[in-house]
Amino acid sequence: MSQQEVMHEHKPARAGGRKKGKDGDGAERHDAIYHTISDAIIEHRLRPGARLREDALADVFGVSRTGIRKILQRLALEHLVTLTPRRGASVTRPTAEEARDVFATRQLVECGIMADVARHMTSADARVLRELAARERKALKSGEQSVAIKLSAEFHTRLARLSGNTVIAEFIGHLCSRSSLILAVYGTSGHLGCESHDHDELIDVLEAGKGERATAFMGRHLKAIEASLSIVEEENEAPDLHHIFSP
Amino acid sequence: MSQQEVMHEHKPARAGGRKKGKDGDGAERHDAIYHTISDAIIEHRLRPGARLREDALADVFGVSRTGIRKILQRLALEHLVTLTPRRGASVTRPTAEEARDVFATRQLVECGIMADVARHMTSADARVLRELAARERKALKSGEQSVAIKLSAEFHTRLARLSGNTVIAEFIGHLCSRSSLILAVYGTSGHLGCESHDHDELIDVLEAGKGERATAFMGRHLKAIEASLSIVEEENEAPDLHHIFSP
DNA sequence: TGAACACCCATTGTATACGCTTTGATGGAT
DNA sequence: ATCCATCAAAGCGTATACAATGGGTGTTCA
Repeated sequence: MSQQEVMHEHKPARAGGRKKGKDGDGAERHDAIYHTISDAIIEHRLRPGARLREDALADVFGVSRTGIRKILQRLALEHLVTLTPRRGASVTRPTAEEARDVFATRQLVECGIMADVARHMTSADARVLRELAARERKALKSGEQSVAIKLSAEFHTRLARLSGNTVIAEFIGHLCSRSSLILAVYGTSGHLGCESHDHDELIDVLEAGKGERATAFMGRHLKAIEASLSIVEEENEAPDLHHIFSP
Repeated sequence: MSQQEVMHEHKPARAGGRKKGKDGDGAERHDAIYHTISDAIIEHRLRPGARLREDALADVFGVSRTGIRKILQRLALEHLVTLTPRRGASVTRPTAEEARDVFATRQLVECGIMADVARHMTSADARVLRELAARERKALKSGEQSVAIKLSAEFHTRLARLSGNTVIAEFIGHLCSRSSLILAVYGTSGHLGCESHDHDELIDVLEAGKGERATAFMGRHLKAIEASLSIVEEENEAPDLHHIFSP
C-alpha cells in the first residue's frame, strides 16, 4: 500500500526523444527503471515482503510486462526480490541464516581488500568518500534514515571499487544491497547502520596508507553493525497470529 | 545434439497433456535448458566468442524465444555470456584483467573459507569429494579435458558449500564457472586446471582438521593454476591494427 | 455452526506478431 | 576500377494476446 508513491515520475512516455524519436533509449530506460526499483528497495521505501505485481509496475512505468519481467529477474538474481513460481515477485525477506552469512562474507571480503584500497587511494578518492560520509551523517542527523542507509551502502560499494578488482567490487556491491534488506528486517530502531564517524576515521587510516590498521578497523566496523542487529529467526510464514492476538 | 529428440514435439503446447502433468515442469524445463547451455560453456563445447542466436536456441530446445531470452539473461548476469545491445548473445571472452581479478578473488575467498570447511567436513563429505577428484583424474588421463574441467569446477564449488555459508558458496560457484572460461582463453595446452593429486591432498589436510595448512595449500593450488595460464592482453576487438602494421 | 467443495478472479507463464536497427550486397557514379 | 549510396534481409526489442494455475470466496451439506 505504501509503495505506490514510489513511482511518482509517471512516464512522460518517450515523446521527447531526440533524433530518433523511437525508443533508441529503450535499454537505458530499462536500466533507469531497474535503478528506481532497486533504490526504492534499498531505501526501505519498499519493505521486505512487499509484493511487486507485474502489470502494476508495467503501467506505472509505462512499459509492458515484458520489460518489467526482465527487471524483476535481474533483481531476483541479486537476491533483492524473490520470485515464487506462480505467485509473482516480492521484496526478499532475508532469513536469519542469510543475514549471518552475508555479514560473515562481508567480513571476509571487505577486510580482505583493505590493503589494496589503501594502496590505490588517491586524495581525490578520499575527498569523494568524505563527501559521501558527510552526506550520510547529515541525513542521519536529520532523521532521513532511508537516505542514510543508501549512502552507507554506496560508501562501502565505492570503497570496494578502489581495490581495483572489478569482480570483487561488484560482489561487494551486491552484498551491501542485501545488507540494506537485512537492516530493514533485523535492525533495531535505535541506531542503524554505521556509526556516525566510523567512515571518516576509516578514510583517514586508508589515506595514510595503513593497510593493516584499515583491515582491523573495517573488521570492527562490520562487527559493530552486525552487533547492532537482532538477528533472530522469526516465526516465518503463516506466523503468529495466535501469539499476536492471544494476550 | 542429443537434445534434438526433445524438440520434435514442437509445441503442441499443452494440448494433449495428461491432466496436470502439464508444465509443472515448465520451470524445470527452463532450468534444464539453462544447465545444458551452462554446462556446454563450462565444458568448452561452446567456445568464448561463439554466438548464441535466440531463435536457433529456441527451436533446438523446442521453446519460444521468450524462454531463451530469460535463460540468456541469467547467463549474462553470471558473466558466462555477453549480451551486446542489438547484436545478440555470445559466450563471454574474458579480458586479461577479468582473469586476473577472478583469480585474485578466488585466492581471497577460497582461502578464507578453508578453516570453516575443515571444521565442518565429515568423512562422508570427504568420500564424495574424493570420488569427484578420482573421476577428474581419470578424465584427465583419458584426455577428456572437457569433463575434467567441469569436474574440477564442481570440486571447488562443492568444497565451498561445506563452509556452511550459502552466500559465499554461491559466489565461489560463479567464480569457478568463470574460471572455466578463463582456462578456455588463456590456458596453455600443456597442462590445464588443477594438478593431478592436488585435490586429493587437499582433502587429506582438510579431513585432518588442519585449517591453516589447508588455507596455505589452497593458496598454492590456486597460484599454481593461475601460473599455468598465460594471461596476456590480446588485441581485443578492433585493436591496434596500427600498432601491428606500422613497423 | 463448521468444514469441505467448487467456482471465479486475479496474476503469472508462454508464444507470437510487429517494428527497428544493423549488416551485407549490389549497382551506379566519378 | 574504386568508392559510396541505397536496398534487402536477418535478428533483436517490445508489446500484446491467450492459456493455465492458485488462491480466495461463497455456498452447501453434515
